[in-house]
Amino acid sequence: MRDTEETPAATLRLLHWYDRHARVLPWRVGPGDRAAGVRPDPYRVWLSEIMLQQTTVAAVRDYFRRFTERWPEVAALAAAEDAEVMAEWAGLGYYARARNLLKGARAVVADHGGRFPDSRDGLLTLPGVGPYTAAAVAAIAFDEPATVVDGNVERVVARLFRIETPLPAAKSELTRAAASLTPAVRPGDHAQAMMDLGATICTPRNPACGLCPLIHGCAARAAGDQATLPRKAPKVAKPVRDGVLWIACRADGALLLETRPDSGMLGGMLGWPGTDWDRSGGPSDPPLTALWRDAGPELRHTFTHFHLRLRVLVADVPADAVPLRGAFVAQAAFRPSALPTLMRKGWNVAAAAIRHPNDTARLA
DNA sequence: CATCCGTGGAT
DNA sequence: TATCCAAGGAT
Repeated sequence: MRDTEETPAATLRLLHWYDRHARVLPWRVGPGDRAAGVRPDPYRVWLSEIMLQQTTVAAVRDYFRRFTERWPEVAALAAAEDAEVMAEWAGLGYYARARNLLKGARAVVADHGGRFPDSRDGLLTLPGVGPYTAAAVAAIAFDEPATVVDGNVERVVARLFRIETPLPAAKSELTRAAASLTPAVRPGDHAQAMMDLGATICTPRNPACGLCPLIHGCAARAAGDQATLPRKAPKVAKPVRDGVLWIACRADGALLLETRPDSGMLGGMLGWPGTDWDRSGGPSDPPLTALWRDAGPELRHTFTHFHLRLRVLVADVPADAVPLRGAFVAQAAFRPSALPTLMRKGWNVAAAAIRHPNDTARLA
């Protein structure tokens, strides 16, 4: 291990900076409390790390609060209904995370006696936990000197060591560079300090080098090309795909919804029946025979790897309508907040176009 | 190693 | 408006 090695001076400077400038975050035990012996709750660390995968702190805050209020410990989450967890995750994106979150919670209860594995290798066995998350939880919750490499750390070390290899090929090189900075002391604070530095000082554009505790050892800063690092492989253009969404409103106000299959886009989420999006609207049929009409302008939504243009069709159907797909959900039980953002957009377009029972009563 | 998988804010 | 980007993982 590194016990007998000296902690690099730069690492000490970074920890000192963290002691003064650590962000205050709902899932974090700050450096002051940590020094006083307060231990982070592994469940909260794990939950926050899953939520933070490819997701901004600002977007995560409210979700983390709602999840921990509703499911304060891993056993409670493990016992939750799948649909409830997916509904609570709706809008946060990357829904495989939510499916794996539940699997992970249940694995902790079923296979680990309700306690999280306390090592990087043990954590890696949990679904949804990869190299980053395993190292982060091991370091932050269990003080294991694991090297944590996320997008922030990649940027920081690419600049410190002026590594010009483009990502993702540079990944292993960046990991080795980050490992050379990982101390035996305060590994959790060090990991969070690296990420805070990347998030607040060593930012992708216009890094605030004048405020950086590591400026003296920064090779890119010395060369003046810090803003161009890390280099990245060129991105592929997003194709445009088309599709149709069918939103049926029954005479009693019930709405036709379906739970999407676990695989594919928005997997496991509630949504309106629709066509596939891989062709030009697809040849598939509507979920029931009705007089379908355009609800409004074409919906536009951009996913990670394609742009989507969706026609939203609506129909008012009789009380005895029998759908070919999906199931009617009573008006009182329908919560738009349980839908992923795309489906919520579809509802916003449709709501203005369907005839509500109240309107019917008023017209009668 | 490449591809798939969301979303919203910043620029 | 278009592009980039954020505490990545699974396949």
